[in-house]
Amino acid sequence: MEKAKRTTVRRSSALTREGIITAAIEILDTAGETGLTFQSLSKKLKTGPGALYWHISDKSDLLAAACDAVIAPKLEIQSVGATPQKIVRDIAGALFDTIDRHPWVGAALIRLPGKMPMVRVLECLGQQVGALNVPENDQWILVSTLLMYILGVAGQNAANAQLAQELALERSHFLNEVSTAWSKLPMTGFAFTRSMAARLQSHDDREDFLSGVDIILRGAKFA
Amino acid sequence: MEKAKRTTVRRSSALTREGIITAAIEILDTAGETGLTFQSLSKKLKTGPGALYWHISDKSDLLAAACDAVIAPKLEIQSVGATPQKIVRDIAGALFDTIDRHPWVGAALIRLPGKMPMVRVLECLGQQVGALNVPENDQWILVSTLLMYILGVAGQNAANAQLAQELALERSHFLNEVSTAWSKLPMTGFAFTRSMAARLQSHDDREDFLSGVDIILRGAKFA
DNA sequence: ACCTGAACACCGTTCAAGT
DNA sequence: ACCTGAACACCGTTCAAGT
Repeated sequence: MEKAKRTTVRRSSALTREGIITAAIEILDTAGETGLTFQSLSKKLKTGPGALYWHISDKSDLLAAACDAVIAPKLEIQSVGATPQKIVRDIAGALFDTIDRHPWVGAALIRLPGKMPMVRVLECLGQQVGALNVPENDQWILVSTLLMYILGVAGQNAANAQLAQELALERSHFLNEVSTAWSKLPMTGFAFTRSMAARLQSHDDREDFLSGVDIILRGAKFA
Repeated sequence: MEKAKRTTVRRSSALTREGIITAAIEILDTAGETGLTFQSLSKKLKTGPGALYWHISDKSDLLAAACDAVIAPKLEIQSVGATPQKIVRDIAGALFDTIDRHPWVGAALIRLPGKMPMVRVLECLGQQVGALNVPENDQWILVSTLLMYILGVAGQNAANAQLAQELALERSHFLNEVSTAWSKLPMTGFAFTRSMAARLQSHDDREDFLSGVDIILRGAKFA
């Protein structure tokens, strides 16, 4: 934040780690996870695949760095003066929005347990839960419950986007497909899922997600 | 359950979908997700890779079928007479145990939104929540919150197993690595994560998971 | 109808060779 | 120190050819 970046002066001959990651993010956003290959990335950067390995160690490293670069800035926005509950809700909302815009972030986040992008989320949630009236012994449980819930939604979002792309469908059309598939389930044994088929089409993803956050916050033991 | 299977009479010449799935599960359990390839699978079944495509449509289909075959029986156990809360807890516990034993199930479950293995879990949870005193409008939220939480834990479990295997480490040793990495984080900005490093080693995965389920159940609005 | 296995397109990664 | 790009091992999937 305090470092002045002179992005305009980037020489075309310099292949930097940062430039590679930026290019990777652009590919991921436009072509999805399957679109990012060392071939496509090196082509975009007008170099050979081997050159990339001088700056990044492998594809997992690349994904982690790309994921972190997208997520980190979104977690910095601190709404001062609000209740911790409200801030947690805002953090979750910000995460939902970025994962909604960059579905691959959800998949990357899940596959990197304990690594930087996830630690950042953990820390962000933890600081707010610390300000909550929760006994210290229960803080870990509450934070990890929130984290696992967020990761679950993130993973689903990524999987939905992935499948929708494979079928060359809009995301909403894909959900319609799921909904009609559910309504064709046998009556016996799938009563609940059938009854939820309609709701699947009309619901608001973001609102439902935040309602889940509210449930978890409400269920925490307060001192 | 009521169908008598004569598994012993299986002729060696018959290549059945069921047999393929059984073999795939064996490979997944012993060699992990990366160990299952059409090469390894066809070799185990003493046939060519192309033969498999007569019975399954692609790898995603194979994973879905394997996942469903492992999960479905575990969800049938109904503890009658218990409170819905207790039953939900038991379902979650059963899921945790199978995902713990077969980490690849977690990854498969996440990648198949709206498909059979996941629908089965959804239905199982939904039926119990229906017996709870929750307003009908809130049932979907509660069930999907539970589901997303479970999927998040499942995904983490799969990712942990995957990374541990890549590093040729025991799962507990892998968690130790994460713990020490956390304790080496800079003081400023990572106070919470650092303070949780120690807890990561001593905690009980299963117990923490069920505590999360309790939080969610407690936070649901009861009529 | 079902199986065989070579062949195809594509992937992540390596490495000798250049500058 | 950093880049090039051919080569390697491996993957999912296809398909002409067999039975």
